[in-house]
Amino acid sequence: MAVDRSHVLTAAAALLARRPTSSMDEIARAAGIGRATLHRHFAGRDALIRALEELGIEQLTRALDAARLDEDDAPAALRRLVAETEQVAGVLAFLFTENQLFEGAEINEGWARLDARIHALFRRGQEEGDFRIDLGAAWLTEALYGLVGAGAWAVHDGRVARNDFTHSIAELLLGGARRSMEK
Amino acid sequence: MAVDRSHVLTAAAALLARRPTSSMDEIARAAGIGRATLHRHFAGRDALIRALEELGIEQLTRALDAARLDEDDAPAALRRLVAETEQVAGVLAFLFTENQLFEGAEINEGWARLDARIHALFRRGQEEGDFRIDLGAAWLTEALYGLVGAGAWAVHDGRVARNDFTHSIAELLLGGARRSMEK
DNA sequence: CCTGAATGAGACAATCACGTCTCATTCGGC
DNA sequence: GCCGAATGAGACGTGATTGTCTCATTCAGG
Repeated sequence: MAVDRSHVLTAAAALLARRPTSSMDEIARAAGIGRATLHRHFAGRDALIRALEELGIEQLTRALDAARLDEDDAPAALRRLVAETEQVAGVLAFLFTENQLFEGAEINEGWARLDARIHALFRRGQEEGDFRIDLGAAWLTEALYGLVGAGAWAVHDGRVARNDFTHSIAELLLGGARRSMEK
Repeated sequence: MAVDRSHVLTAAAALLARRPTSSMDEIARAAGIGRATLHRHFAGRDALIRALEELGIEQLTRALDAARLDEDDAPAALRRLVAETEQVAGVLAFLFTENQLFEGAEINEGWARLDARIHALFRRGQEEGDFRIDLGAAWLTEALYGLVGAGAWAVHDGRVARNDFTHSIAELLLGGARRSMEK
C-alpha cells in the first residue's frame, strides 16, 4: 500500500531527464501512481525536485563510501567508483543536466562535498603519477559525470548492454579510445 | 532590425539546456528580444524546438564536413571533429540531453545520418587498429556527445578554459586519464 | 528627409497545469 | 472478517503561460 518513495523518485528522474517539461500528471503515471498520491508525498514540483536532489546526494554519498576512494591506487579506486555509480546513474544523470537547482540559491552543501571528494581522487591520481596532469582534475570530474549520464541513457535506450556499463565508462575514462601498446 | 535567427536559437539553446522549463518570455529575454517578436519568428514552443533541432543538424553537418572524417587516420580525424564541434557545442548539448524530440515521432532522418557518420569514424579506427575494439563504436559515439556536452557546460560555468575545450575532450576521448608510457 | 517594415510593450481571452478537495475503493494489519 | 489507512479517480478554483492582437516607436533604405 505504502508508496515506495525511492521508486517514485527514480521513475521521476528517468522521465524528467528526457522530458523536463513533463507535467505532474505524467510523472505520476510514469511512477505508476495517481496524481493525488504524488501530491500527498511531495508538496509540489519544487519539493519533488528537491527530494530528487537529496536522494541523489544520499545515494552518491553511499557510492563514494562503498568505493573506498582512498584505498589502492587511484585507477583502481576510480573503477570501484564507476561500478558503484551504476545504481545511481539515473538520478545522477538528471541532476547533472538539470542543475537549475544549484544556480539560484546557495550551492547545495552536500554536492560541494561530493564534488570535492571526486576531485580529490583525480588529484591524488595525478600526484601519484597515475593520471596525466595536462587534463585538470576539475575537467576529469565533469567528464565522469558526463560519461555516467551518457552511459545511463545509452543503457536505457538499448545502445549499450547493461553489463557493459561499468567497463565502458571506466575503460574509456582511464585508457581512452586509442589502442594502447602496453597493457 | 531584422532579428538574427541563429543568435536567438543559440541563446534559447543555452537557456533551455540549463532551465528546460523556461517560459517563452524568459527565452525571449535571454535572446534580447520581445516575446511578441519571438512569436513572430517561431509559431510556438514546439516550432522553436524544431528549429533548434534543424539548426543543430545543419551545424553539425557542416562540422562533420569540415572535419573531413575520411582523411588521415581516425585519431587525427577525431581531433578535427572535436575542434569543429566546439562552435556547435551549445546547441548540441541541448539536443543531446533533451532528445524528447527523437523518441516520439520518427527518428529524424538527419540525425540518423549524422550518427552514422560518426559511428563510421569510430568503426574505421577500430578496423585500422587505432582504436580498441572492446569499446563499441556506438558507445564511443554516445561518449563523444556526452563529453562535448559536459565540456560545453564546464566552459560555460568557468570550470574549464575555453581554449582547453578541444584539447580536454579530444585527449580524454583518445588517451583517457591514465598517464601513458608511450607517446 | 520619408516611407514602410520590424520591433517592444502591453492588453486580452483561452488554455493548461497546479494544488486542494471529496468520495468510493482497495489494501494491510489485527 | 473488520477496521483504518492509503490510494485512484475526478471535480474544482486559481494562477501562470500561451498565442494573438493593437499601437506607438525605432530602424533601414531610398
